[in-house]
Formats: sequence, structure tokens, C-alpha cells
Amino acid sequence: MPVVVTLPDGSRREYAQPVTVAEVAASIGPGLAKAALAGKVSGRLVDTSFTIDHDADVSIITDRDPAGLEVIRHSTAHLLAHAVKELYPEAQVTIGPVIEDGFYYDFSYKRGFSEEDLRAIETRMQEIARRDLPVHRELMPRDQATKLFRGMGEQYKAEIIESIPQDELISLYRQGEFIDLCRGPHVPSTGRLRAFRLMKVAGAYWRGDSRNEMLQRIYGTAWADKKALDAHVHRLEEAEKRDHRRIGKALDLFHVQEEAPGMIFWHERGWRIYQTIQGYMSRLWAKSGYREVRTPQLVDRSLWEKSGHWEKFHDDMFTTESEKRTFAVKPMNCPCHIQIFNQGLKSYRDLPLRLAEFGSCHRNEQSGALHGLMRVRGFTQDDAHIFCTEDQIQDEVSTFIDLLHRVYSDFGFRELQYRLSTRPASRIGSDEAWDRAEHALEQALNSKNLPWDLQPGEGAFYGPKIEFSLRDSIGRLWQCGTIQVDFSMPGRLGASYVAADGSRQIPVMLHRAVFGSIERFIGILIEEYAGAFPAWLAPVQAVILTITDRQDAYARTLAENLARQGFRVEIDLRNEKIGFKIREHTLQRIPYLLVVGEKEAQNGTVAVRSRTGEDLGPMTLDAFGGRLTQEVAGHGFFAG
RNA sequence: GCCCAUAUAGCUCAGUCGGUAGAGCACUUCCUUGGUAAGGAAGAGGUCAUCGGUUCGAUUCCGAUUAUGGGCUCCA
Repeated sequence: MPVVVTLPDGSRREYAQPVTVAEVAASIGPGLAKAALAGKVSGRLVDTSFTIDHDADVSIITDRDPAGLEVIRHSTAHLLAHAVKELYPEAQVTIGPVIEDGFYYDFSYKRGFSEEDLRAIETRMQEIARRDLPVHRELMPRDQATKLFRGMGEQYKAEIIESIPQDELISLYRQGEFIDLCRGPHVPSTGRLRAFRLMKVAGAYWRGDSRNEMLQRIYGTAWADKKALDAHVHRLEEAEKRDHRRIGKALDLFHVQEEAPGMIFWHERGWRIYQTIQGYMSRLWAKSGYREVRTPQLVDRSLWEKSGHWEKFHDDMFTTESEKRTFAVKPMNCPCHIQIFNQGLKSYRDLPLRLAEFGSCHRNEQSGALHGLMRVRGFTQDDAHIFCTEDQIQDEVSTFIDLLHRVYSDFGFRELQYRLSTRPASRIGSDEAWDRAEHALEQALNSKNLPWDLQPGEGAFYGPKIEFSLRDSIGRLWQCGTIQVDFSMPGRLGASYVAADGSRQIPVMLHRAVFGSIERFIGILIEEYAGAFPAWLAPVQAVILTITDRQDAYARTLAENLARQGFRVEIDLRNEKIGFKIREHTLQRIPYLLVVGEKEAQNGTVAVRSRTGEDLGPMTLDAFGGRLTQEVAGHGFFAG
């Protein structure tokens, strides 16, 4: 029976009888035959050994294809399992999926794997790759496969197979002595795996459930060639250099210590950044119709019981006793904002009412979850709650998105990701209300032509939400902003307003934040800029450096002058050579260094050098002040 | 919270197969007054995370605790 194959360029090839993907590749050219890792037949990824027995669209997958890279990574995970089974026959294999940049494989073993084990395993992987073992696919009825794996002592694999419907055929892959359950596809032989490295070992629960056995997870990375692998390793090193914990220490921004786990000691320079950001947002709130408020840190347990948080989250709340009452340190601000809303009778004319707060919150996060500024127990949200009618939701969401775009762009973020989460299985509120709320969020996104992903069922129990993630300069995504509709809490906490017809109505509440946690946002900024903050955020915008002590008085005059104009300036009068001072302040990532020597003192100028090493030449203090003002004004300072 | 690893000077890290420790940078003092990424000399600085065990003797070996790191889980 002849078979017609249509290639991606539209060309057709006819074969007298069924052919394999490998044969199709070979008929196109020997280079492609050698490069073929897998094939795509009618949209389905298959092995090169797959036989095409009817007319189909076919493309040959090579390592230049993203899909090809995935095949490599998946096969490398098998190679890892193969090596582990050779070295530690008692270890049981479980699952080994492809992840971003690589793969992992979970093993059940009597002890943890050490760094030495990892190196031994990697060496064995290279050996097996060199053996260039062909990788064969086999099909087997489910029960037979279960028996096979039980016979090998692979209880976890047998368990996985048992979860597959009984009448399905199970596909197995065999390379040499090693056999593994897998859907495939895989590379044709182990020799195709050249550029990989084992990265780290960590614990992971079987099926991700903390009640199950802790398995040994080995992480690895795999690439098409050594060059790509080296580039990846280089990227990791660059990311490590940007680590906000390292930079935070080097630039004297903050620290944490044992007595206050998960809470930040902000040093002067870090606090300046913090205050700059808060001041920026506070002014933006004022301009955008928000009313800034401040609510208590400690609130009686009864309020949290009314809001429903006590029941759900009291294990994660810090509490304290006083005069036989239990107080909770607030984990969020919304119940308190409702208390403010509830003061005085509200009319529909007051809506939308937007209450904003730099809400200092504490949550007793699990000790293992803490991480620098990114995951803390004490943090401050740029939190606001918008009380409005259902009809106002879409407008409010739309205006909020504009605000959020403005902010992220002021901080230099250009690429965002939008995700809409809709009703979960367990929820409150009528289906009609959910329909309207979800529709309003969707419309707000669509009216701005924003691309968004749907996350069905991922909404909170009290309403749907949009989450906003920003992409940083090395490609990582951080979820920061959010806006959530809440049908529940205003009613629970007795909020109401008088409608146009004189009736009492319960307002809808929108929870929203742009930064999320200010601590975490600063962590992101440190890594984004690698510590080199733009002038408007830099804790010290300029340092005046003297050549000799004869310029001390002149330097002091300059510093006073600049400080009067509102700039953050320091002077360095130390008895050190100019090269030494420049090196130190450049390493501190100060945007401008103002060198003053005999010449400058006489001419009333400063010699300006940027932290990138650019010599901007001598200029008057006014000229420099003008330059800095302009630079700062371009980033989020509002006229009026 | 769970698994694994780590904890030595202000910082970054050596080191001790069990006999209370060392470097570079930073710090202090002195010399040097030097023009765009490290001038020189001297000095001071550590209950080796905490608590317990083994030992004649523990920073080193063992156990627990705390914190940190990498994951897992969680994330109102």
C-alpha cells in the first residue's frame, strides 16, 4: 500500500509501502538522517522507528527543534535512571519528567545521594552514552507490564501502571539492560545524548503529597550541544551574581538574623529605596483617587473569626494574649478596611470608594519556605480595597490595569503576563454573580487587547481574579500584581450602602495590589538591576570625591547644595588616592561620581563620571543638578 | 512542616586524621597630598552557631536545637 508523506514545506513524497520516520529522513538526505531525533506524524510526536502506514503530514525533529530538545531531555532522564540502576541496583525508579532547561528523576533509595554519588552517576551516564545503545520501544498489555515491574522490585512503576486503564497497551523503552515505562518518544540511541550535567539532589514527595514517602530527586540539565550547555551554566552563574541576598549584603541594604527569622532589618541604604518606592506609590494613589489609610497591627481574634480567616488560617497567624483576650497580628488588611468603610452611613454616591494602605502584615510561613526578601514572615503590601457596585467592576479593573502598567513601566518592566482565574469547585456566591464577575474581568482585559491565559478553577473561593506577572531582564517571571473580586467579606463584616432607591445594598469589594509585597518587589528590583539602581531609586545618587584634603571645604559646600535640592549625596574626604575611591564607589553602584580637585575648586565645577566608567567631563553644579533632575523626573515623579 | 546539606574574624573562605586556629579584603594607627577601578608599613580582631554526650583533652567525633541554603509541600 503506497504512502504519501507531506513535509512541512508542502512538498510530497510517495513511498511504495509503509516507511519509518528514519527512512523518510534518510530519503531526504544523509545529514537529516543523522540529525533525526524523532518525528512528528499528523501532529503526534513519535520515535524515528515509528512506521507511517497511511498518508500523513510528517516533520523530522532534530535538536534545533524545541520538541527535539525536549526529547533529548527526556531521554537524558532515562539515561540518569539507567546509570542509577547500574550503580545502585536497590534503588527504585519512579518518574522522570522534562522541566524548564532540563529534567529530574525521582528515586526511592535507602539513603540520600551525596555530591560524590552525583559525580559517579554523571560519569556512568557518559559511559552509557558512549556505548551508544539503541533505544527500543515495546508494547505490552497492562497486566503483563505490572507483573514485569513487580518482578523487578519496582513497586512505584507498578503503581503508576495500575493507574492506567486496563485495556490500554503500555509502552516500554529498553536500552541495554535498562527498561522503563514511558510514553516516549525517545532518541534513537544513547549516543545522541552529549551535553548534560547533573545539578543537584533534593527531597521530593511521592506524587507531591507530604504524607507520602520522601524520594530522592536528582536534577539535571541537558542541551543539544556543549556550547548550549556552557551558555546555560553561564546564565546560572549570572543569575547567582544577581542574587539579592548577596547584593543586599554587598551594598549594605538589609540583613536578617536568627532572632527574627523571615523578618527584615532594613539598613539606611535599603530603607531609602523602600521609602522612595512607598513615596512614589503614595503620590500615585493620591493622583488616582485612592484614600490612604492606616489600620492596627493587632486585632482581636473575634474579627478574624467573623471574616473567616481564623478558621482557615489561624495556624499561620501570630497571636498574643493580653487581659484574657487573644489578639492576632494582622495577616492582611481587608477586614480592617471594611471597619473604616463601616464608619458612617455610605451612599451609592460614595462608590467606588478606594481605601489604600501600606499594610504591614505578618504570616507565620513554614520555616522551609523562607527565602531572603522573596518569601518573608513580615512584609508590607501596597494594598487597596475598592468598594463598588457590580456594575462598576469592569471600569475599576480597567483603570487598575492602567495604573499597574504605568508602575511597571516606571520600574523598567516591559513584558507582562496576564492570567484570569475563574470559579473553583468549592465557592460561595450565585452562579449568576460569578458569570457577571468573570465576564467583567475578561472584558477589562479584552478591551485593552491584552493576551491572557485562562486558569479554570483557580479563582479564590470568594471570587475570580487576574494575576499579573512581570518578566525580568534575565527572563524570569514574577507574579506581583493581582486584582480579585470578593462577593463575600463585605457581607460577612456588615458593610452596606444606601442605593438610589433607598434600599440597603452590600458592596462588592476588589482586593488589589501592584507590588504585592514591597520587600519582595525590592528583591526583584535588586536582581533586575543587579544592584545598579536607576538614579531615581538609587539610595545614594552621587558621591563627591576629593583629590586631596585641600578640596574638603569645597566638597562640603557642593554636598550641602545638592542635598538642599533634594538629592541623596555623600562625600568621601578620606585620605585615599582617587583611583581607590572610584573603585569603591563604582563597586557600590553609585550612579554618579563627582571628582573635585584643584581645577574644579578653582573653576567652580565638578568632573562627572558615571558608574559605567564613562567620563562626562567637567560641568557646573547647576548643569549636573539639571541632568539629575531630568533623569529622576522621567521616572515616576508627578508634576503638581 | 518534610528531605538533604551548611554554620570558623565585620565580609569571602582555608584549616585542624581530637592537643583551643589562618589568609585576603575591611577596621585602627603611622607614612604617603596622590587626577579617574586597589600606594606602603605596623597593629588589633575569633567561647570555631547553641546545648549536651564520648574523651585526659572537642572547633574537629556523636546527638539535639536554632538559623541559613537547595528542593518538596503550602501560599488568605
